[in-house]
Amino acid sequence: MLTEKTEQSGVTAAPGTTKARIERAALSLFCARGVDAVTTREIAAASGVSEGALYRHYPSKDALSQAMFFAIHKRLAEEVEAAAAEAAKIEDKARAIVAAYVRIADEDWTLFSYHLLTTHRFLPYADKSESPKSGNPVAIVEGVIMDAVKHGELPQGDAALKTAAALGVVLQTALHKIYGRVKGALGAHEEALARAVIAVLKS
Amino acid sequence: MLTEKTEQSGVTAAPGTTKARIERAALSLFCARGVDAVTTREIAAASGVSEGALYRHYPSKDALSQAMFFAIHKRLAEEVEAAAAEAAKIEDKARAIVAAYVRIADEDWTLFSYHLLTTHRFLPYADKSESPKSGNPVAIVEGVIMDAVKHGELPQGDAALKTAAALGVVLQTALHKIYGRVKGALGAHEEALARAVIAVLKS
DNA sequence: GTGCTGGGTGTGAGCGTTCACTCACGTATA
DNA sequence: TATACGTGAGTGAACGCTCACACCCAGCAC
Repeated sequence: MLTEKTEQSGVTAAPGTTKARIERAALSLFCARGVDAVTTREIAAASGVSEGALYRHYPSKDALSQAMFFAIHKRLAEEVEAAAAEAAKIEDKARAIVAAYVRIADEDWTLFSYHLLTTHRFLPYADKSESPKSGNPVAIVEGVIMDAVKHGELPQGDAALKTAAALGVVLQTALHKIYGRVKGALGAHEEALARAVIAVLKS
Repeated sequence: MLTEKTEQSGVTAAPGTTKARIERAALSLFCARGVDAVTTREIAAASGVSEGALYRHYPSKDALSQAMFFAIHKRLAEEVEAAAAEAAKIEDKARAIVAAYVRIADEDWTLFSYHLLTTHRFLPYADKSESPKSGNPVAIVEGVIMDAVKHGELPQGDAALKTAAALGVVLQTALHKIYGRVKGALGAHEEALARAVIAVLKS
């Protein structure tokens, strides 16, 4: 709750612009009721603009929903990659990656929730245009874990499984925050999450 | 892949009935493209019946999607509760609960995927009709963990957090199986999942 | 047996509504 | 004057759902 996004700060657009207000309104509605259930009329009304204005900035509702998803998807990938690069030992990499996730989530919780809740909708569209690894936070995490296993830092075992389990610790906690089961900012639990992730990796 | 559900076995209905075929067809389509994106015409076509027949068995598309969600939701709650009851120590409870999840998932993977992918859509409808704990697998797991913390079997710490992290290990792995990142039946990873869950709980 | 009845089940053209999207038009800034 | 931005009534298409009709078959009287 420390750094809450105002209604003006955009996802793709500069803060204060009409495009930013459209993105913010769409984001909230998409999170609350799902992309398909939200109408363009509602987005327009919630943005305080007309429906036509919406189509000045995005060619379609689908393009709007996709652009916002891949904005955070790409951001996550970049920050996870940077976090992994800034540490040497796997424990420190894990801590840095958890810190990156938590920071991005708390910085723009609605956008992060949107990513979490719609991943299965947009992932099929992802690897078509880009190389399978770059731009995908999961693939980057998996690469880090594979390396650590290869170098004997982590016990042998299916890296894909370790990746899923480690990410699950953080992402399910975020989900439970959406459901109201976990309270407060994710950042308040960063230390516990990091310890849990490391425990999973070493198990 | 051992015990794959045939197209005839129902979710709510007896195998081989029209209702069961409708449910199976709807389930596959809902998983593949999302509830809202699937039309009643498509469900009817995929079931091999007319659209009208669909409304002989369910009053609405929404009722169909809800009934199937709560069928597995209730089943998960019951089996998790039973699993927790059959063991004394928290490690054994954890193993039994993981085993229950894995078994239910592999028994009807499409239905389990559906539950996983649509939880955030239907959960708001859940606690209105029932008591908040019974019938909710997450609440039951949280109860088990709270007890274990209280009795000194697990280190002190936020039980809600431990619950999310432990469930995340299993559920994110299931998600990654949907994404094609984890291969084979969940059962093949049961031992690794159980160890990871226990490691998280003790962290 | 035959004939009648009634409930359960399946059909598909059709209904009213709502949706994503368009476009002719206004306005502001350079 | 030209370009960008904003407007909102309007459009065709597609949606969830209905309904008049047909069929099947068990139960029962004769």
